[in-house]
Amino acid sequence: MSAAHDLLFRTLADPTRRAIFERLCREGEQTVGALTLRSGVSQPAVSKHLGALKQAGLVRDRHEGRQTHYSAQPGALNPLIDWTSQMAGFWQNRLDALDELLQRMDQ
Amino acid sequence: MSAAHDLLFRTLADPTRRAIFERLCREGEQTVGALTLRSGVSQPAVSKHLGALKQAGLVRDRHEGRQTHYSAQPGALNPLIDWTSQMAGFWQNRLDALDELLQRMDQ
DNA sequence: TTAACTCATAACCGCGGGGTTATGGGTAAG
DNA sequence: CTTACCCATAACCCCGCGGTTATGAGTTAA
Repeated sequence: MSAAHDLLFRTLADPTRRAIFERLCREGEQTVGALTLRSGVSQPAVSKHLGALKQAGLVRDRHEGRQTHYSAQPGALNPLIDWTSQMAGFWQNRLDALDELLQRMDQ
Repeated sequence: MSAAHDLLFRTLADPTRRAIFERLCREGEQTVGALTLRSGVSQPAVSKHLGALKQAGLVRDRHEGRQTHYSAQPGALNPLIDWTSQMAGFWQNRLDALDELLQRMDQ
């Protein structure tokens, strides 16, 4: 089954949520407040997105006093990379098979 | 902006639709009827999914008589591959910077 | 202790989208 | 010509989900 892919794709499908993940990848660890500032949505919305990202294994949270720091966990993208390269691989295999077939016909 | 990524992620987020795309990648060109058989949903649903995949550039359609053949266009996955490797790259850069910092502190 | 700040959760709302059935256009078959 | 088949579109339904405001738990500051 592709249950792992499913969660990853669905989590990254939302633009706001993906933008938050991008910021964490580009700029490193951020507090909820900092993420909320340039997110364009309310703080509860950001918290919910962070919860979804965490459930998908894309981010980690670290509690420090009264603020929570989130950081990206890009290793979680590996299933995505595997899936895409696998799809591209199937495609390439069929191209190779076609090449071979054509070469046999030439002989 | 990440408008291209957005369409790709949203299109691949649905399990049924992604399964159709996977079948086209694995088994090559298929008619709508053939795809409908093992899809678990009705024929109109499959047609709508194929329309979405086509709009995202993930599939091509070829009309032959009264049936339509669809085939995967895996080159459309390149933006996805680029995005994921870019995210992983940011992460790696920060790790490298941390390494460098630690080595300077050792001196 | 009281007050202020940060974040998470609850409760609610509106809309987008994936599902269905019904229908029609286009093509092959009788 | 009539019938049967394949697919796309229309019209509709419903549920999930991303957004909001309101509130509370936990922590620092006065």
